[in-house]
Amino acid sequence: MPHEAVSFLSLEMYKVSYARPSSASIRDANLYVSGLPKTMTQKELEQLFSQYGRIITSRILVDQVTGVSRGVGFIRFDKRIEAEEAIKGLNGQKPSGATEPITVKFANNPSQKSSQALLSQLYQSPNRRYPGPLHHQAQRFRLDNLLNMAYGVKRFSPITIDGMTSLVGMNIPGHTGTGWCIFVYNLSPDSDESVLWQLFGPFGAVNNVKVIRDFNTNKCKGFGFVTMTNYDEAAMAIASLNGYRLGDRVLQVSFKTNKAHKS
DNA sequence: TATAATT
Repeated sequence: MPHEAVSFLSLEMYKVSYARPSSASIRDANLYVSGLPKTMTQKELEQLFSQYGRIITSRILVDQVTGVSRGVGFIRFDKRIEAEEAIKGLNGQKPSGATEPITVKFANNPSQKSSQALLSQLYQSPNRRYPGPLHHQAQRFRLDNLLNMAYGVKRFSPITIDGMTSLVGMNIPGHTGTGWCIFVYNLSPDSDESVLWQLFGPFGAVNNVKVIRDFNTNKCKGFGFVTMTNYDEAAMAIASLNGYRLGDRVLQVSFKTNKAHKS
């Protein structure tokens, strides 16, 4: 082999493998898994599912800022039948050591993502911060005490929260890896992300908003989530927007909890 | 449709 060819090959690294044969037996063998413990690693996820067949790929979705697991992942099996067996065996089951059951279902095809969903992501880029009505110290103090009583939450400084990864998995209502998660109930079926940005933006730094939709109809299920960076601003938004009348609906706004239809 | 999440 000429020297030039050897040099060329040594500079490039390729992964070469045979394409998997396309057939019905491996079609739709991809699973979506939610409710995973935040501490579960990709390796542990594979160990859990490997008893049902040969895993082709796996993934755990993580928060882009903190790297903390979002409790959601994917498992692609070699064969459709393996995926079916994994659903039978693991859906609704608690992995050893877990406190909550996991959900295992066939994954949606990414290509069928709606144009509406794609458009809504355009709203997620600005991290605009409006000067909220949070400058009066006495007002802040009273509000914090009110919320401490209501939710049993001590007021943590953002520095403490962000600096302690050991807090991952602790049950602080509304607190997530990147901020304070707020549950918004009674949105109309045609709500989209922009309404949440408009409602919460004036109270401070909004990291993220999400309207939860039915996959088939693409209509809002009546609720959504807003993540805000700062506790004070989240608390003020909740105090102001809970009971707020939006059109002919009265919103219910609170820190996100784990339990279903509490309050 | 009362606490998600779709690489």
